[in-house]
Amino acid sequence: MDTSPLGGPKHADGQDGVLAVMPRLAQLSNAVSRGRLVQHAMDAAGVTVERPAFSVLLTLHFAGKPLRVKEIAEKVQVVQPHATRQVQQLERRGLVRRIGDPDDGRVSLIEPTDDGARAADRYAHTLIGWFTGVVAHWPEQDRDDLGRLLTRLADDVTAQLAHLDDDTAAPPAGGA
Amino acid sequence: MDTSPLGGPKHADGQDGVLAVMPRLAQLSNAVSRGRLVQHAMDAAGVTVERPAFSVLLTLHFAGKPLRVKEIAEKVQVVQPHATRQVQQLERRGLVRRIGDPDDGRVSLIEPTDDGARAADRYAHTLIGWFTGVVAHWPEQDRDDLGRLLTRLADDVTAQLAHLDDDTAAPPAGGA
DNA sequence: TATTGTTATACTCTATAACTATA
DNA sequence: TATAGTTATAGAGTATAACAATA
Repeated sequence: MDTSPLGGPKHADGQDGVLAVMPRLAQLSNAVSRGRLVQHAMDAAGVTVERPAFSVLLTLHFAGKPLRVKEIAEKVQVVQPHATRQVQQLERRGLVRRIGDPDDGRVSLIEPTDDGARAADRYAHTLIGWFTGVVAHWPEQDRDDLGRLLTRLADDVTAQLAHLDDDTAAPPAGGA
Repeated sequence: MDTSPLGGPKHADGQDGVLAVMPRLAQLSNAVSRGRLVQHAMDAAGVTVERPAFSVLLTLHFAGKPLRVKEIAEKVQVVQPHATRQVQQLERRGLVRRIGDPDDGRVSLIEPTDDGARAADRYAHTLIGWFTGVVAHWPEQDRDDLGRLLTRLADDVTAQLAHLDDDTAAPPAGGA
């Protein structure tokens, strides 16, 4: 099954390894972010908030400490007003609570309530179980390799993306 | 840099390999699909259509043959009316053209124009160059492994996602 | 004056429903 | 009656701009 724009018969010369990665990434990206899996896990978590709001809840839960609105926005890669809205939604559902920062009256620190933490755990558990099942029949070596390589790729991509903002998008060394 | 909801200090027991993959996937997913990289590549392509429209153009270009609207919708994983709109947009810009199917008067086959094909090539070239640069300093073995494992992961995930619709979301064998 | 957060607003992306034309 | 495609409409998701409060 090839749903990707770059997986077809035509391809650039001598870069097939790279070429093979991109369409898969796009495919995975679509499937995971817009797909039914997330919805399924949210159903399992048993809460009815919008997907972005749940993403904020997860971020807060796994951050392990209260975060300001600005930090949340950065972590989930959205703009501040958007983070505000999601936090408000979670607050209304009783999934997060605000605690003022004694040192700075402007900031409000957000942390999950017990209910929120439990919901986040249920969600994570569902997702982990699902992915575990998907790669269950893989050789252990492959699973380890994938984790290692994907982690490195994500880090390198993230680092390079930051440069995209600086210079007007010069590709990294070795680029076309 | 850890922007993911699942990469924090808390984690499930005994499944760290899987656990490590998911947040990276989410991070990559965000960065690639909503990020500046795609915009950058589109700028390089020199056309001004919406991102989803360009995705359709790429699909058509790398399909290597004319596609019906329905096929396009399936490939880019959207609903048919949405595909219609994107095709219309591309048509207006002269990037794709319609050719009727002589065997069936209902279908209209879509294919890129020369302009469209060139734009798609420029886009792909930019993206390939960028990714090539990102992994340029990797050992060749790692690059090959990543391509292989990511491909398999995408296939397995896609296959399992199909099952999510069938049974009411039972996790695959080995799941939690 | 700079920073944190909020409100108000608009734009992008995608889906559902209703319709037309051909098979 | 079923299928390919379109039009019209509605809804999620996200961003920009203007504002309030604190530093």
